[in-house]
Amino acid sequence: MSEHETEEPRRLNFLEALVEEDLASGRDGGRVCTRFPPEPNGYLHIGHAKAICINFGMAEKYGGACNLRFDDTNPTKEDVEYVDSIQEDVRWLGWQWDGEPRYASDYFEQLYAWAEELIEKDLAYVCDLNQEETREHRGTATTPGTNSPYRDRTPEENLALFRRMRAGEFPEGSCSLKAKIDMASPNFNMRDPVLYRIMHAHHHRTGDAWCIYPMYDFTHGQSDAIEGITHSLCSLEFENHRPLYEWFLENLSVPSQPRQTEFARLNLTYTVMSKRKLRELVESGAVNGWDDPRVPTLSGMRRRGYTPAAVRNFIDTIGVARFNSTIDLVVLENAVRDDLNKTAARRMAVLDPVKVVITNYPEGESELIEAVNNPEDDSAGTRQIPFGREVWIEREDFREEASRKFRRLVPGREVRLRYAYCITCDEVIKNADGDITELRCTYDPETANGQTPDGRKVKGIIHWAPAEAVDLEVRLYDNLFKDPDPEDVPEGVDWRENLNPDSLQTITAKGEPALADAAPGDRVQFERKGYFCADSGDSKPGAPVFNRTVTLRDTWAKIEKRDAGA
RNA sequence: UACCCCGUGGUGUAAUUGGCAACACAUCUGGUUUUGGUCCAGACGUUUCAGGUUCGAGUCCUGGCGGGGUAACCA
Repeated sequence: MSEHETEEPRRLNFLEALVEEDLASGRDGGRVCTRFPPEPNGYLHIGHAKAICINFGMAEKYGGACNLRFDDTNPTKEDVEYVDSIQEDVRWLGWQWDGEPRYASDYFEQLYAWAEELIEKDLAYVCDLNQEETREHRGTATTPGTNSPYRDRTPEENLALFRRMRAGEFPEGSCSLKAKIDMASPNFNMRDPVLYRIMHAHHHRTGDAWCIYPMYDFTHGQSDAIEGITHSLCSLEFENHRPLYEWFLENLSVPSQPRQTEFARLNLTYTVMSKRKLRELVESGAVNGWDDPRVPTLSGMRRRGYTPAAVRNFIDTIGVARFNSTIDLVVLENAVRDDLNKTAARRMAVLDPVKVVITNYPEGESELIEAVNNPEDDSAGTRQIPFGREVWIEREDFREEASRKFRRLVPGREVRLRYAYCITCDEVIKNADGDITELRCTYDPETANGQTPDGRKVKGIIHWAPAEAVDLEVRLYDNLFKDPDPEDVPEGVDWRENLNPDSLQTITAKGEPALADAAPGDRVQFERKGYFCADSGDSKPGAPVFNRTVTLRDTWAKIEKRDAGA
């Protein structure tokens, strides 16, 4: 459209640069294949969204494929509930994995064969040390480990033992299969890591077929190799595992040579991201389930009203590097505001209503006011709102006394009711407790439709709801934690003490009649208040329930706060 | 403490083979506006430190300082 269409292509992040180098050198025959490998032991959160967008995005950008692979090697922690929710979340974000979902458990037979291959090469042995003894033999940061007394068993002996492990002849913990690498290595991962452990546990996919299960390290790289993954992108904490990842690829007859590259995971202020901590919040009842709109799970964010586009744009703007950083939550909020500003229909709702009686408006009469549905989108059209002698306005939009800066309703001053008339407050009615129960105002009939025939400027504009308003249950969400870094607590203090007691406030609001018919999942902007989403679980046409996704940017609140501080 | 990784404005991400440090968000100031929203314009400010190589260092080398990761039969 514009003449400066020659927009500079976005600079490459270090992963894109790496892939382009590989493409240029013909490393994988010009092929790019990535994977997203979640363990099905919990719900996906916004941190996973980063990994998802990086892996799927890289495949999309370079004409490759991205697999969805469940890393299901620990049957005691995993469940189909999670494999279902993970697929739903990935699809919700708008990504499509290549073919069917894969499972590491599909490769158990091959992995087992590779374990025997290692034994035959005298690179693995069955060790009878128990867990505690194994830890003791591993040594410490400053002292090398000591060899297991079982390290020199012959390949024949090991093979027989390993087959008996598989056959279920041994109890859990009695022995394990270990790689024979180097107990003196400065990298703990290379000090004879455990490859297989005995678990007499039922697996959600393989049932009771196995009683030995491979460890992550023995599974991940080989699974990548089986699937022809070219770029195995994972988070920074696997950096020290890379030498082991490569050791298996070198010593086993694998079909391809994937390469692992690490990037920094996402941290956000005012929230926690670890699965363990999220689980604690859910199980302790601090929040109402994995899809509570206050937790950063994708299902929670979806319920809160976040859009896939907002999440993807967010991930796009934060970039990716190898530096551990923390993104300010407002960046996420801006991303959803930016998307919803363009797409959400405007409606009027009064969250904390106070009655206004327009004394010079003819009793018993009413009219219809036309309102724009979305000033950012002409095609959204207009709607009609009833207007009469009584309306609701926001309690905070009235003050008995206020400075000039307060551009709202004050006795003797004039404001415009959005899309309707200008009113002037004449009288304040209070109850015995001194609470304001009613404001008596007069309107200027000449000020319909934004007009002021005498040309006077009325700067204040406030939203309102008609007497025919419907009651809306509205859930006002705030940050889950009071502190930007909730996990940073002094010794002995529980991080949950940082929980914000006011993270959820439920109120009844007055909304324009059209809001009664909201369908679950509908997103709207309540003018001047924020973006809201009809709750996907509890909202019903006729009995709407709205979750606040995010407030609008509030410049006035900022001014007041600053002036109060000064 | 041992090993590995990382240090660029308030925050996050860029900077071709070494060549005038850029973009976004935040903040501040103005403008537009029937949302104190949106949008537009401007301002603000930076290479962790000390040496070295070089005509020239954010980039290369050495050392210090600071931050993170790892020490599960979890992933």
